[in-house]
Formats: sequence, C-alpha cells, structure tokens
Amino acid sequence: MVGRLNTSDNSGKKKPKAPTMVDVAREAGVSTMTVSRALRDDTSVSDATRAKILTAAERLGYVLDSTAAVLSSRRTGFVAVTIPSINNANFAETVRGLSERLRDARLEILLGYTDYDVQEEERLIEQFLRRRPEAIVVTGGVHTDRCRRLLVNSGVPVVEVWDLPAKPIEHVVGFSNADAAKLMVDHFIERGYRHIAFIGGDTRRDTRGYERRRGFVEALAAHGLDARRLVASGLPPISMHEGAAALGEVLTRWPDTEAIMCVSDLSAFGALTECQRRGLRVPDDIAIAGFGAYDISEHAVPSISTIDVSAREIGRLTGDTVIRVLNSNSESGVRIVAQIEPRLISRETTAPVRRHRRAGTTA
Amino acid sequence: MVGRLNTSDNSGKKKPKAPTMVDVAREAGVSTMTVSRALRDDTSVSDATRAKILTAAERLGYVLDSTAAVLSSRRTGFVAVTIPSINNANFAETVRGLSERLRDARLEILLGYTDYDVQEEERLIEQFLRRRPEAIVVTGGVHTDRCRRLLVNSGVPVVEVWDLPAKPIEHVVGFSNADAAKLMVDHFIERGYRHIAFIGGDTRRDTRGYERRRGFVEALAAHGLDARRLVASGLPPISMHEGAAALGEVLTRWPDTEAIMCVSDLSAFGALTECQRRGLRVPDDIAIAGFGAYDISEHAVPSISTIDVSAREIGRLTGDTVIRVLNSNSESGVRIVAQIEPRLISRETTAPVRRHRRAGTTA
DNA sequence: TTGAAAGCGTTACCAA
DNA sequence: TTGGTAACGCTTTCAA
Repeated sequence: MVGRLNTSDNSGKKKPKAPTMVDVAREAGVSTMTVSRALRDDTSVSDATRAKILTAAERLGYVLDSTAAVLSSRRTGFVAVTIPSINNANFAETVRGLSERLRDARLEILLGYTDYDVQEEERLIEQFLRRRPEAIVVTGGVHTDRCRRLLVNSGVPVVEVWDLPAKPIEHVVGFSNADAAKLMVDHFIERGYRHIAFIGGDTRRDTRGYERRRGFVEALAAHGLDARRLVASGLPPISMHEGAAALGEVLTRWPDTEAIMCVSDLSAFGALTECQRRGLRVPDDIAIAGFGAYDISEHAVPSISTIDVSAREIGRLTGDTVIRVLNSNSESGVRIVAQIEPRLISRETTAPVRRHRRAGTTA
Repeated sequence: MVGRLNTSDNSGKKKPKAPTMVDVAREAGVSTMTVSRALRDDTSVSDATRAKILTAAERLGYVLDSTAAVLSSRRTGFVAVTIPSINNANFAETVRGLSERLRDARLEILLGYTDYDVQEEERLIEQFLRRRPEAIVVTGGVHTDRCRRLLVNSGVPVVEVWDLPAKPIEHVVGFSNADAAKLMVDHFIERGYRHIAFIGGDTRRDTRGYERRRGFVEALAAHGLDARRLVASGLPPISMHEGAAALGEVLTRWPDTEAIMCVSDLSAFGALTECQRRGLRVPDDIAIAGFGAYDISEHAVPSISTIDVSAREIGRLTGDTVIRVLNSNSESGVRIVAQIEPRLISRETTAPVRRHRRAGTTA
C-alpha cells in the first residue's frame, strides 16, 4: 500500500430524507405541477409564482430527482458511448467532439470502455440498454452476435464510429483503416523504401489494428513486395513500451529492414526512442511511421510521419448524426454514412532517402 | 468539412413499444414479482420457473428498465466522478483504478469532465446530483461556494482526490501537490542546480498546478534561492506545445537558467524536444523535470525525471473508501483521509552535474 | 416459492 | 396560468 490511511471522527451527521416536489409545492403554496413547470423554464408560469417556487426550493435544498422525471417523461436525455480505452488521446478527442455537439441538444454522455474486448462490450451495451439511452455510439464495427442483436433490436439509433463496417448496424461515422494504412505504405514506397515491417498488437482484440495490418499487407503485395515482416507485440492498447520491444524483434528477425509502420504513434515513438538508444539514425538507418496524429508525433525529435483521421471531427459528425436522427422522428428509415478521409502527414521520420538503396526506383 | 456525407434509404423499420415486465410475466404465466426475482438471481425462485421466465424474456427481447428499478428500489448503483480532462493519462489511470474496485461492488461510474473550470464543475455536480449517485468523487479540493454547499447538503458521501484540501468536504484520497513539487526542487538543488525556472499553465484554473508552483517557490525560498523564474503558458491542460513555447520564454528572459521544472511530463517533453531542436544538450546545458510519471517520461530520450503520485492507486484507494463508507451505513460519521506519498523518479534529464557550476556546493 | 397491492417522484394530459 | 389525476415500470412489503 502506497498511502497512509487515517480516519477521524466526524459524528453528528444526520441523513434526513431528501425533500421532494411535494415538499416544495407545499412550501410555496402551489401544486406539484406548477413546481415541475417552474423548474423546467416552462413559460406558462407567472414570474411571481416562479420566484416563490425557486425560493422555496432553495430554502429546502431541493434537488430534482431525474430518475422519476425520466420514468415519467420517457426521455432519458443521454447517449451511451463505448470506446476501447479511456486512456487514449484519439478516442478522447472523439468524445470531446461528440460532447461539444450533444451539449447544445441537452444530451449527456454515458461513457463506458470495453478494454478492446467484444465480450466486455456486450456486457457494457447490455447495461447501457437498461438505462434507455436515446442513441448508442459504439467504437468499431466488430461485435459479438448477441451484442449485435441487442443493438439492432433495441429500437435505439446506433452509430458505429472509427470503422467502415462491411455490414453496418445502422449509421456510420468512420473510415477504412485498411485504406488509411495503404496511404502510408504508398508513402514509404514513394520514398524508396522496400523492406518494410509492421508493428501492432494482438490482432484479435484490436480490430482496427487488424484492419491496418491488412491494409499494410495488401498494399505491399500490390507492389509485389514482401509483406511478411509482421510483429504482434502484446495486448492492446500497445504503447511505447511494446513499440520499443517490437523494434528489437524486427531488427533481430529481419536485420535489413528499412522502414517500419506502427499501428499507432505511441508504439512508433517507442520504436523511435529504442532506435536512438541503439544508436540507429532515423530515418537514415531506418524510417518509422505511426498512426493517429497524436501530439507526440508532432513534437518528437525527429517528428513522426503519421495518418490523421480527424478524431475530433469524427466526434462532431457523430453528434450531428445523432441529433439529426433524433429530430427526424426516427421513422424516416434513413441510414447515414459519414466517411472521413484519412490524411497522410509526412514528417522527419520518413524523410527522402539520401543514401544508396538497392531497389530505389522512385527515390 | 472533412468527411463525405452519404445517406441511403433503409425504410420499413418499425418502432414497436418495448416489452415490459408485465409482458414477460404474461408470456411466462407468472406474476411480475416472480419475473423481477428471476431476473435478479434472487434465490427464492424455482429453477423451472426461472427457466420459463428467462425463455420468455429472451423471446420477447425484453430488457429491464433500470430507471424504474432505481425509482422503486431507491438504489441507483452508480458513483459520480468528475475529472478535469478526459484526455489525460493520469486521471484516466485513476478512473481505471476506481472502476476496478467499484466493479466488484456492482457500482457503475458516471463520468464527467470539468475542463479545469470550477463553474463547469458546479454545473456538472448539479446535474449529477439529480441522478442520485450513491457517492461522489471530485478531483481537486477547490470548488465554488455553491458547489461546495451542494455537495455538503447532498447527503451523499463525497471523496476529494488528487489534492489535500485545507478544509475537506468529507473524505480525501490525495497528496500535497506543493510538497510533491518540493521533492523535485530538493533534487535539483542536490544535483547542484541553482538557477531554476518553473513552467506551468494559467494558475487560476489548474489548482493543482498552482499548488505545485507554490511548493516550488517555497522550496527555493527555503534554500535562499531566487524563485521568480515562473512562466504561465496558456490555459490548462498545457501540453507539449505549451512546454516548447515556454522553454523559449524561459531562455529569453533568464538565459542563465540551469534547470526547469515543468508542471507535467507533457510540458516537460515539449521543453525537452525544443531544447533538442535548438541544439541544447539536456541535462548538460539545461536540466528538465516533469510531474506525473506519464509513460513518455520513461521512454523519452533522454528519459525525464518526474514525480510519481500513483495515479492508479489513488483510484483504487478511492474505490475502497467509497465501498467502505457505503457499507458502514453512513451514520458512523468517520472521515477517511488516505494520503498518497509522492515519489521522486530521478532520470537522465537531471543527471549529476559533470561541468563547472558557479554555486555548486553539493555537486 | 409465489403473488397482490402500494408506492417510488415525476410529468403528460386534460380541465378549469 | 394553474391544478387534479393518471400513468411511467419497477420493487418493497406483506400475505398466502
């Protein structure tokens, strides 16, 4: 145990029953309906009455019970959102963009994280559904059969984000992770690299990582290049530590590797710093690229080439989608697909090749 | 707009009213009470009856309405948590540790972020209180008067974390940010540095940052050293970008600065990389330290000296505290104070000084 | 082991 | 502008 636990007496605290609307109504000399209206900025209450009620509520320390309000009004006012990890700047940005938009619509976010596990996602979604969210946003397009069924049958608008599922449940705000990875492979090849490796995590859990790897393999194959330099380094989310370890593995197994694409900027940074510790020059001895346009890719020395997928914008578009669907009375039967265009950011770790390269056709 | 918006028809979707317990009861030929029991693993239901009910529920696609359950049982089953920013590895770790513990107690987390703004915190707490959380965890010990009053009068256990408030509301799991900063100042001085600067954000918003700066100033003063090299660089959360900018400001205003303490590892990394871009050697030309023991401080080259405050453990202890308080019938009137001991991690950016220093008494 | 009835605290609906 | 009444869907409580 890290801390020191210290308890001191603080007795005499009472726990009286919290006042209800009935108490406020009595105190203000009106009906509960009038209290309810006054508290909701409903205009059909005279200023005098409202003032009286607000004073009474304040005096009693009244706090509305939204559980009862929800049950009665059948409006929960929130959107359920699942992300793989709470500790990930990309998903955090998406949530931020989403809440920006939802705030205006007076919708709150109920956030849960799946730890990159579809079983956990199923559990989470099941819990969320009990709270009757007005919409559900899930990261990724891969779910358990049961989870999928739960979502489809929920009668609640569903938005899948950060992916372009082959068979979407309903609405989608995302991009093809495979195509995004191809952007980077093409960039590598254009710069003259031929012996290229991929560093990722366990592909069964990180489905977006899997897609990126698939795109990587396909793009290399399309160029007639060897696409077998693949390292799977631990459970997602793989971060700097795994990136560093994986670099060692790459160099051991394929010493002539010229460039490495990493499943995210964090592992790319880990690989980069491991190179520096080993005295390898980046990009002169080996090129490195990441994914996600995290802050670190911009600030690292050398700065890291990456793919920007507009994480914040995904959130904003998702918010717009949710609001639009909710306003359309949901009977319209329209499926919204907002496709993000991933953007290559070329930086120092993939600088033009200045040295001799055996296969440098375009360098 | 980044993406391409595409809508396609998907009509024919119906929205039938969701089945209730009454429907399940009818389908299974039992009373709603029996359904309720069967769904809660209540033992007082025969296996045959339960099987019948589960089948019926499955067939109807029934999902429990927890809003109604909460209203009836007066148990919401969740803990409200506010953190300054969703995109911060330290707070994310705390939330992770917290949810680890709360999961066992079948408590869920309702998470909100204040954007380092006490007004926003007040708004958030007010919303949360309406949902009748069983406990409230707030980051930091500085609140608006009204927010404080709301918390005190809520009748709900309150835990303040990541701080050691002079006048705590109730329970506390935290540490003195000022004392933690002093650890680093002492470390600098021990290593022979005398001209030391501090990089932080706007101190009115980031109260923990303010405390760290206060500790920095007091520690320098205690050693009879100049403590006026303070840079406030933008609104929190300040990150790599602000750290880099602030480094420039430090060097411009006090060119003879020998060491810099940063309010977090992220700004420290920004300062470090800015040094590298300027051709300054760290720590030979200038030493740098961060705060928070983020991954990056370990992996950066050179690795960054920092303060580890056991973010995950704060979460775990907070969870333990919540559970303990809830189990003690809350009438016991005991205040729990779990004090974390911040730990200095000395790394390469504050390596022993090898060169001449004008005031190197201990070097 | 099962069931009937009475809420839980609010808002929808209709009436005044 | 205000109020009475009936839900909302579940669990508590007590009884069988």
